Amino acid sequence: MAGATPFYITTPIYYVNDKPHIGHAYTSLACDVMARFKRLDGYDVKFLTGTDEHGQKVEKSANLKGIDPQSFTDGVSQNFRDLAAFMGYSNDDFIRTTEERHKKACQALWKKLLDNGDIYLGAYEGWYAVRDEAFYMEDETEKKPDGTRIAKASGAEVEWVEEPSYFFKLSAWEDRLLKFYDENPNFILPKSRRNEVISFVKGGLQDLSVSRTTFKWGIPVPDDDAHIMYVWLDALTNYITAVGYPDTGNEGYKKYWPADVHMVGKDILRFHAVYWPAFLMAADLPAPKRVFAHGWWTNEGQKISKSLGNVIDPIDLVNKYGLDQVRYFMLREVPFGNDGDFAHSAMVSRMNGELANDLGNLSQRVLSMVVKNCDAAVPTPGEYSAEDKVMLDQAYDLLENVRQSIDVQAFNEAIEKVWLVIRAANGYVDHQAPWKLKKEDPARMATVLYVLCETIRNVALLLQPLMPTSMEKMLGLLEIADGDRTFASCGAAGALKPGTALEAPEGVFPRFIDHEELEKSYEGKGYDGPFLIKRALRQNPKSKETVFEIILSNGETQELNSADLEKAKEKGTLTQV
RNA sequence: GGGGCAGUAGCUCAGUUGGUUAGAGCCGACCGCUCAUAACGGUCUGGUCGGGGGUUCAAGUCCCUCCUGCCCUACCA
Repeated sequence: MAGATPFYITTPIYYVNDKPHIGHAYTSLACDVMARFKRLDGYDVKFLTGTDEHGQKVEKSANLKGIDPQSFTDGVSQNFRDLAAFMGYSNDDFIRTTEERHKKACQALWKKLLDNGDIYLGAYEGWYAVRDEAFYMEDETEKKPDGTRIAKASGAEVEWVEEPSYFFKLSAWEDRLLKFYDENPNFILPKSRRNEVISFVKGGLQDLSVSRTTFKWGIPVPDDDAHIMYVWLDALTNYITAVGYPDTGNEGYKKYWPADVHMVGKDILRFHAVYWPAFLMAADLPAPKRVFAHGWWTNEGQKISKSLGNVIDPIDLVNKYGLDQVRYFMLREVPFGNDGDFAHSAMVSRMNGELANDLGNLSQRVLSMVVKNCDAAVPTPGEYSAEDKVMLDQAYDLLENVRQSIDVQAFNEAIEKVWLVIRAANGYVDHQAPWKLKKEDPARMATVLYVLCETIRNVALLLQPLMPTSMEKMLGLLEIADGDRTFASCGAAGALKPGTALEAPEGVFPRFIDHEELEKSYEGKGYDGPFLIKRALRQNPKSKETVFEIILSNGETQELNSADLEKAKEKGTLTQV
């Protein structure tokens, strides 16, 4: 891919002391969709994710388990690799802060900062609560009558401690940071987050403690073994480690740095939008082009927390609803950047209403007609009518429209644009009524079905980044060759070849039926009958009537809808099996 | 305390630099269609654009004020 524009996107490195949850899955998903989109759009993409494996908590967890920290992190880091594979993420690299390449990069960066006079040795002092393992600001503590001092938040006793520590001269970077934000208005997105950061920086910056002597599990400070690097200088550096720093002359670095997007949760925005560009500028390195801070999920309207026990495991979600369905939902439901709510009803409504009914059924109805009425091959179009052109233009304009949204991480907007075309296509089918044209004007029918196939092709191409598995299937139904699935094939350039043989279509997006819930609702009514409800087959979305598959006492299976089931019950003709 | 964001139909949200009858999706009601995954299309119901005041020929869209909710206000990943 010589000459392709590079595109470098990163997730934060995830702290291994946590179990992977929906937040991790969400950040990485957004990156994955961007990465896949850019690849299909002809970019030379590097998509990086990884794990943050140093720190006191990790050291302690390892001690508790009676194993060395390295073995411990080897194990827990794997959880994050497994999640990435499970979710279908297409990361090109997976970095671990315990790798040798990272140690080299951090120490090189440290030396550079030291040489440039931005790191100095001082003392880290403050009110430390042993119980909380945390430092508190003066105003976060209060003096009790007996003379002891406690932390207001936890009530834990604090003591004044001083330990030698290296500091980064963050205070010296205030003006240069503000100038940087001013000159790069899209460096921090969304806009409201940018405002927060700017107001934070304007409020004045203190120097940052960047080393510790109280524990060992970290990268040693060069020429001072008593210290290890602390948190952010270690963690953030991963983004340049992965492109080969400190060898700034190597291919990877030259090509990919500065990164195009650092995707982060809103909780760690400041570190990425303030500390990180300051570190880089201090080391004479260019700052990344964008930091995007996304929001958090709630669970059925409730804040997610370990203590509430309502943590969402992405693996459970995927097992319940399907991978592409979950990927779709997370980026469709919420304007990216806002907080969102994960509700079962919303999930089902999206996957049934939009995936099964709008898109899945569109491809199913169109391809069925093609296979049945066009000799099982892509039909040959005739002259296009005005309506045909309108439909086709919408499909062909999609790439440019979607691209604009994706470039600013407006995923839900991009999806909405695709769905506009899908809805238009369903309307077009009804207006053109190819099932009538079959008898009246078969040539016209062929044209209409061709236009529809083209529309589906373009929609499916553009949805590949979001739902790779399903769209692979859909493009397969159209017999699109692997080499014709990039965005270079969008529009007329990759138009379907009439005569291409097609197989009978299979459903791409099944409807979600909550079997357990439905069956329970009947059991709950105390229903007795000479049959067992084997399973709920489907539900009529209009009448809310459910059709069950039942097993009669003679072993026969039958379908019975809920209205008849109620009648049978009223008649009292049914007895317990 | 300081700062930011938001408050638009039952629900979730769009609404460019102020300009004609405020939009979409979902939900609900009705009609149509029968190719399709009991799917699709169309019509309709539904809004004092948080309250009040102001600027203007004209404000959801600018100013002031009040109310409500969320977020930021440094070393935790």
